[in-house]
Amino acid sequence: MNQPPGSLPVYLQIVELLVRDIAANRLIDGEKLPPEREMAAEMGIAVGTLRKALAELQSRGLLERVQGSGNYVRAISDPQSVYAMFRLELIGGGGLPTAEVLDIERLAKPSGLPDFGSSAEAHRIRRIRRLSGKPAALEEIWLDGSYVEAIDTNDLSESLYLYYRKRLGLWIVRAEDQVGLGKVPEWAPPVFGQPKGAPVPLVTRASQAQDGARAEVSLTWFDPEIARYVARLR
Amino acid sequence: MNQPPGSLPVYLQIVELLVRDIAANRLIDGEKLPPEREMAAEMGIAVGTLRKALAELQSRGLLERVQGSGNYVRAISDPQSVYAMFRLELIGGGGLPTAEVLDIERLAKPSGLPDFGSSAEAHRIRRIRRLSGKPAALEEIWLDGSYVEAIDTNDLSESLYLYYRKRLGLWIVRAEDQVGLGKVPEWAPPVFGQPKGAPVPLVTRASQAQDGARAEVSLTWFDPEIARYVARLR
DNA sequence: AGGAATTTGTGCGTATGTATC
DNA sequence: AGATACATACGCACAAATTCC
Repeated sequence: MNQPPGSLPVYLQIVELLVRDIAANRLIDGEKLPPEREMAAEMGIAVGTLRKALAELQSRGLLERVQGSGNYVRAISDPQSVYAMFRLELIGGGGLPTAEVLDIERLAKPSGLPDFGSSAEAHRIRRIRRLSGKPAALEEIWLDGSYVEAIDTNDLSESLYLYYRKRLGLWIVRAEDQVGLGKVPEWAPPVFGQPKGAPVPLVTRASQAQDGARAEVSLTWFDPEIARYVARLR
Repeated sequence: MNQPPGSLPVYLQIVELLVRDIAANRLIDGEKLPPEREMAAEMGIAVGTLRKALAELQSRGLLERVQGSGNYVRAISDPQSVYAMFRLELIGGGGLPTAEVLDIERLAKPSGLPDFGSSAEAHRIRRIRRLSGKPAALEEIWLDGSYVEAIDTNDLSESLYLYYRKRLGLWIVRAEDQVGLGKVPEWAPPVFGQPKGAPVPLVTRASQAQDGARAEVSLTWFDPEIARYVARLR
């Protein structure tokens, strides 16, 4: 199975294939997959390639692999659980999450957010988060304006919290999460997999700094398909 | 490099080797590793084996791998950040975390914990959490006694929250975390890498169920070395 | 109880693709 | 454009865990 240049690697194609099968309930929870060699032969690919795909699924929590026994689907079929159990950071389960800053603006605090900080203004940081290159969530972080006058995009290249600590002397010791449903925001870039206005899981977080002040508030909209993978961890 | 039976797989040995080098600052942040073929030849192993080790380091956030360029160390050298930035769930970044139940007992609620639930008793679940087989954290979860009379160890084999949802009709929609320092508990099994009484990062979490009630309180003690790897995520 | 068959895990070597320098 | 370096893919051999008879 050779591929035209520019297309997805074979092992990722297999991942997508199986993910769709699981999402569509063609592969149900607990189901045992055929032996790897058999599957590979059927798909016309090498065992090693299939194994790489299966390893990826395992890291997403969709599959349990037992030496000497087999590969078993582990997915929560009840879609309700998606909204109940996932947590923001658990998204790390699918690989190292990356954060790409879309834009930063200093604005008057909008109404509707929980109270935070002492300033009337705040920095709005919009980021797109990816898992293995695939857009997984959109983030809007509101950092109180009293900590710094302006934020440059380059400052955040590494890690937001690293920037907080190193540049602002600020770190988060407490956080409160609220899980719910939200609508895909207007400003969502076209890469995000959901149409604008569609309902998706939303986490609202109020973060408290080491001095006791509420320093920031963040909103995170998840691609529901991603949120599902995340759901079964823990 | 063949190995005596019972020893760690070669690729994990390499992981441990490099992790120690990074932790000890023999490999510093930003440093570029030699080419893979060269490293593999020097170590007397196959390139594929080395690559598996490097991929593991990448998934832990310790390494950045750039096609066509090289492998670069990415580690936070400042140990302070350990206590400032890690979060419980981020531990998922190093692979699928596993949870092994040590024991479960129904006890009178101890003082000193946040108020939760309606019963005077609670189930105390003690777990050890591992990353890639290595003990990473100890957990003590106190689930209010009103939800169920008794909990069997086998019930929790899969996932604690799966048990909550499937058996108890209970799920967590909100959680409040408190980050601080704690002492390694007396009951820590010998596998936990810190001497008893030593100060380690501690997360205290109060979890709120879908009906608004505080259903459980949990304490998590982290191996500080693990917490360090976790720190740079996000 | 025990051994054979099955199935996944590890490790090696090689060829080719693709991004970077 | 060429050289370098990582990414993908293939196939094979053996180890280790599980399952089955």
